[in-house]
Amino acid sequence: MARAIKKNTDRKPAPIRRKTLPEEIADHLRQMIIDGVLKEGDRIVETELCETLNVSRTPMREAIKTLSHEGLIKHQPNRGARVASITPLEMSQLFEVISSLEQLATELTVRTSKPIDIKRLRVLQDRMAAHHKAGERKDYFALNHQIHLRIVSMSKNPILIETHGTLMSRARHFRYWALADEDRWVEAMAEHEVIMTAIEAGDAPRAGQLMKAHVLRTGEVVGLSIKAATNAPE
Amino acid sequence: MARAIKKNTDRKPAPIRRKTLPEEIADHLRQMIIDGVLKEGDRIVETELCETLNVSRTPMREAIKTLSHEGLIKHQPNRGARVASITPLEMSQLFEVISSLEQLATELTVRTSKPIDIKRLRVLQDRMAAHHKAGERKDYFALNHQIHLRIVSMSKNPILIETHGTLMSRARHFRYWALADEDRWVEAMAEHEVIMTAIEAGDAPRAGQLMKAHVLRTGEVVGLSIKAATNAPE
DNA sequence: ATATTGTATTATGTATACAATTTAATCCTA
DNA sequence: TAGGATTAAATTGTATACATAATACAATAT
Repeated sequence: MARAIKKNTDRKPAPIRRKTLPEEIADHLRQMIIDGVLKEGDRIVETELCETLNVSRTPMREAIKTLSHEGLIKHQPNRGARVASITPLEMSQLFEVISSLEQLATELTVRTSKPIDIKRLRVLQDRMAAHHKAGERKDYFALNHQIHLRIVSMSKNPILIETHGTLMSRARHFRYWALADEDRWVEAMAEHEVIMTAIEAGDAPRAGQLMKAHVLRTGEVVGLSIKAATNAPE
Repeated sequence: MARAIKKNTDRKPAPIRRKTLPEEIADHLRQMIIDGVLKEGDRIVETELCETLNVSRTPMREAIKTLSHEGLIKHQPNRGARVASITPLEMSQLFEVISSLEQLATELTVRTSKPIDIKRLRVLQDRMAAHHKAGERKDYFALNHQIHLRIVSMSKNPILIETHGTLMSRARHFRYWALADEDRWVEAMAEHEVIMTAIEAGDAPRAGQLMKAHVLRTGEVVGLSIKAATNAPE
């Protein structure tokens, strides 16, 4: 009996340490928002969600507070929380900030990365290009997202990485809409290729500038998509 | 009577709405950290603080979670929270991100502000210069802080403003240290003057670049100060 | 019929009680 | 006496009960 407990410390540092309950709930809520189970503007009633996920109000409230800090839901004192709705303007403002962060990330990445890591980035880029050529939107999107994240993480600045992650989560599923337009997709792919070339050339300022412009443009397109969808609902 | 209600929208929206308890506690904790009542690395025991502030654990835990999201304290599951300690490296990484945000803010401010608001900024700048000339460190610092905040808020991008605020709070009292060195103070003052000139000239890219460099430099200096203080404690 | 006030219901905010986990202290055993 | 396990204390995590504020509804008056 006692031995079994001791094993705990013998093996790995923290293998059995699963996420905390509030974190798991927060993840679940995020997914519900991304999946559209909770649509924007929807009222969030604590007790309802508690029954659904079979937890008590205390950890649920913590999770709600987390999402609130992340900007995914808006919380009014004594008046409950709602899934945050986002206007085209807010979306473009959001991407304005993200573009600036990615510009910095790109510059840092170019200046500090080892050649081998740049090569790994190129592999992703080529795979993305293949998906584009094959017209595989979903796979392209996944790779695209992965590349952006990779570049940010290659900056090796934890605060930058974290801040970027938080802001990106606000864009949620809307990012998909950036590729709604075929022309924009072609354009975005071309931009990525130019960015990658600049990175490989070690031209940090240029790579940064290009990345900023690319993300900024993405934000505009997403904003327009939202506006179009809002004015002419499905 | 109905008119009276209508007036509501004419004047102010919600003037009487006071802060919530968790928010007040969070403010209090932040101040305790800034004031050094809670020093970095200090263990945070919920029940102790609850007695001190005379509140129950529930709102206290919410406040702690808020500070944790802001990065002012670090929270380990089941193991409690500690006031976050910050290394020189982290401080410079922090300012690296802040510098990027302020670069963006400055560009936006230059491009979107009305002349009258630029003039108001100049007033602050001149007052700061006066304090510098008079050797009034504390007043200079207050004005300096105010100018940076003003420029960020003049960007009119709420997400940028909020993100910047959160990151700045992590720098807390350490920012004071940026002026520990007399030479740096003179240097910083000169940088501010050049930045202001670029803003007035409407040169957004240049103003942005200068601001970025200025903040970046500040971060380095603060980092060095921390390092010096750490190696040779008072 | 409309508007206003009072009441009931519902949901959120706070406090407390209980459970689980970590940290320490104590008591063995080699 | 040192090492280690076991137990005790303290602290965090979770659930629930209570308090308070907001909303919905109904009744009354204008």
